[in-house]
Amino acid sequence: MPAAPAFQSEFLKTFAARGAYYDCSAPQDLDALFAKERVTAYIGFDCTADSLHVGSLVQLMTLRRLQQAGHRPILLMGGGTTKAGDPSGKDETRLILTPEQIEANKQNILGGIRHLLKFGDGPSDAILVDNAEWLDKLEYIPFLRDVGRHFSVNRMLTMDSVKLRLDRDQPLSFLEFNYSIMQAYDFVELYKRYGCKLQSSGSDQWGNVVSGIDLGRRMQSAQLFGLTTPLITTSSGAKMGKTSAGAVWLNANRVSPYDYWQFWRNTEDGDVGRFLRLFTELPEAEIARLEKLQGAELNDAKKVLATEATAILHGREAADKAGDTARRAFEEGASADGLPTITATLPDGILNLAVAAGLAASNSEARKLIANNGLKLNDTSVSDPKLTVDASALNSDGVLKLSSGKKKHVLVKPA
RNA sequence: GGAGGGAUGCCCGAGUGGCUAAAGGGGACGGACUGUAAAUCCGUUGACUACGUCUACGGUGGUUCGAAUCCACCUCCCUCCA
Repeated sequence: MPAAPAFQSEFLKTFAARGAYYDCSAPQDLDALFAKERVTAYIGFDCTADSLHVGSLVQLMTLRRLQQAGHRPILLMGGGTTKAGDPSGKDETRLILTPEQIEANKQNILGGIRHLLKFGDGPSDAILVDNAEWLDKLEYIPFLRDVGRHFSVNRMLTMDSVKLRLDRDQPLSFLEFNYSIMQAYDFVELYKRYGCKLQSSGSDQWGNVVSGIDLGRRMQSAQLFGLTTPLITTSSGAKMGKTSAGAVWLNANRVSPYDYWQFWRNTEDGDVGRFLRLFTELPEAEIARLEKLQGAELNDAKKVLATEATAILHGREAADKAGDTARRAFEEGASADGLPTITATLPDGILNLAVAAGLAASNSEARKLIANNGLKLNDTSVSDPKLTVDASALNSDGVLKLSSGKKKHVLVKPA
């Protein structure tokens, strides 16, 4: 990772201090631009799913910080590119989504991040743009003449993304080859429409970003900029944001605020300081204090991280509630309300309940969980898979608690 | 258009007629140790009305007492040549 230059502008100074800086196309010029004017900047997101996940969080935080520094963030949704179907996933041909699905995805994504960014018409309000607006209308020959002529195949062949494939004798479709052209074109289009001069992205998109900058110079004689963030991995090397249940989604209907809080609470020791800088807005002095905590005390720092990160995504109230629920569930062993809750008709077999609660995918899995001594009913291990649970298991609040392992708890309410 | 190669469980990947619900690895889950961490060790990892039954090695048929393994056709993917 290149060392971050000493920036003068508020935004870049913060950006670098928070560990979000990886590389920049023209650091001095961009710094000057930030110091001089309100900058419009964009980051592109795929809209194949109805929610973004934690993997996009560094980018979203970049937009948030831009906004806080008084600049204008653009959230570019790849509605157009999604229609073509991104082939880069290698084997499985991705299903091509209908325009209706894409539209629904966009709205859901937007809803999921409403605490993170303020959208609107104000000078530094975020705007949502869909590249289908222009990509859909492209005509092949005019596009080739106006845009295609600026791309040298010779140079495209040297781009890492392409070169790697060719070196390994892996296939690269023409569509895929064109992806970077479309992405480059997005940048120019956003410059024309919104005066957008900066594209931010993960470091893996560097080639595409540079193509856009190049195209801007050729077509518009404009100086555009690229700013990338590092790829975030956990200190043990895993890609961040994957857990048992799959991706850690940002939308509350996919991953509840409580589970989201838990995700951050379970951060590895070595990542606490780094994540506090990247994913919260606590002052540096506070972070410096927290990351120095040793041993079990570091857990306090993780709780702060969890609450702060959850507050940014779901709001302060939801974050505090999640923290409180966790405290009661883990530290007092209570079946705190606020835990994920299901309703069921009692009496019912323990296997059915475990499956209904999402603690096991099938009866077989539930049996195995019991065989491994991992399923608990009201904090007591269940040993008999044929156990029938009736109303006598309910506690004074009229619920019972089922747990898989030490961390996953679900409340069951009688229907 | 021609010639080859391939498709195995969540993923990678062995397996070329019975010993195969399918080696090994990864991942995941549970247990132990801990601090709701990491590392390590142990166990589990197709389903079900569960010492049994059913379903499974791209699809459909066939050969055989018996097929992931052999044959035919089909689908998809890849490589090379033109």
